[in-house]
Amino acid sequence: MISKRTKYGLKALSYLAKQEQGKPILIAEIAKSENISQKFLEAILLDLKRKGFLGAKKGKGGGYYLLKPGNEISVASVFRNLEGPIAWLPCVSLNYYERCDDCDDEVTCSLNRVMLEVRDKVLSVVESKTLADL
Amino acid sequence: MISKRTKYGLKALSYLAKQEQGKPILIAEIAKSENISQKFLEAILLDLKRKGFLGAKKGKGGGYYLLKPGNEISVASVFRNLEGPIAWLPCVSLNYYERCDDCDDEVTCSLNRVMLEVRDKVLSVVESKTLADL
DNA sequence: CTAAAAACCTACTAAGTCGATAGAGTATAT
DNA sequence: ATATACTCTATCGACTTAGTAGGTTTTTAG
Repeated sequence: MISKRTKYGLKALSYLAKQEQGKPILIAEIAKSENISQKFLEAILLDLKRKGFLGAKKGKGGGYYLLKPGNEISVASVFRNLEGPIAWLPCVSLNYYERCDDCDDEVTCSLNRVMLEVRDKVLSVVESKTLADL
Repeated sequence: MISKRTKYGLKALSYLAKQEQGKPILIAEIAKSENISQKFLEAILLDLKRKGFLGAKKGKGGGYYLLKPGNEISVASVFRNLEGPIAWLPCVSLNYYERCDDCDDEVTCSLNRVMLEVRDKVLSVVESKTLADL
C-alpha cells in the first residue's frame, strides 16, 4: 500500500499535466477537484517544488505549474521522491541500496531472487508510465 | 518496502520448507540460522501458526513444522497474512478491496489503471512462487 | 514424580510515521 | 495599500514497528 501522500501527489501532478503548461494553478483548485485536504496538499506540493518537479508563483494569479511536460515525468520518479524505494527490500533497490544485516551473503539469500523479480516487474510499469498516461 | 516481520516470516518458512516435513524445528535454531531476534521470531511464528501455516509441538523434541509441503504455499499467501494487501491502493485490491473516499468514480480515477497494472505484475510473481522456490 | 525443555502469553517500550490542522510569515499583482 | 497565494513552523492523536522482559503451560525424559 502506498501512503495518501504519494497518492495525492500523483493525482495533483496528473491534474497539472492536463493544464496548459506553465500556467499557475491554485492549490485550492487542485484540492477541491481531487478531494484532498488543502493544508495537507500544500505540504506535498511544496515538497514537490523543492524536489524539482514544480515551479511556483506567489500572489494574485499565482499557483503551481509543472517544470517539464507531463510525458517527461515518470511515475517511478514521483514515487521515489514521495514514497521512497520501489523495491521490497533494501538489498534489491537500485536507488536506495543497502546491505541486509541479517544476510551473510546476497547470493545465498533465499529471498533475493524473488524480490529482484518483483522489483523488475513493478519497474516495467512505473518507469514506462508518465504523468501524461494518468 | 516490506516490514522485517514479513521478511523474517518468509525466511523462517523457507527454512522450514527445506527440512523433513513434519519434523519439529526449534525457534532458536531458525533464529540463529537466519540471524533473527529470537523473541521477535517467536511472535511471528505464533502468528503463522494461528493463521494455519504452521503446526507446533511443545516440550522436549518440540518445535514448529509446516502443515503443508512448501511447494503448496505461495509467497502471495504468506505476504497477505503478514503484511496485508499486495495492491498499492485499496481500490485495486482483490482481497482487501475498499472504495477510495476521495474518488467520485473508479472509472475516471487517473491512478486506477496504472495501479491495476502494478498489482497484476506483482501478482504474476508472488502467486506463482512458493516456499520451495525460495 | 520431577525436572528440564520449549512453545505460549501478556505487557511494555522507544522511536518513528501518518494524516492532518493552526497560525503565522513572505512575496507579488493590481 | 491591500488582497492574494505560496511558505514555513509547530503541533496533534492515533497508529505501527521492532523489539525486550518475564512469566505460564504443556510435554518429554529420567
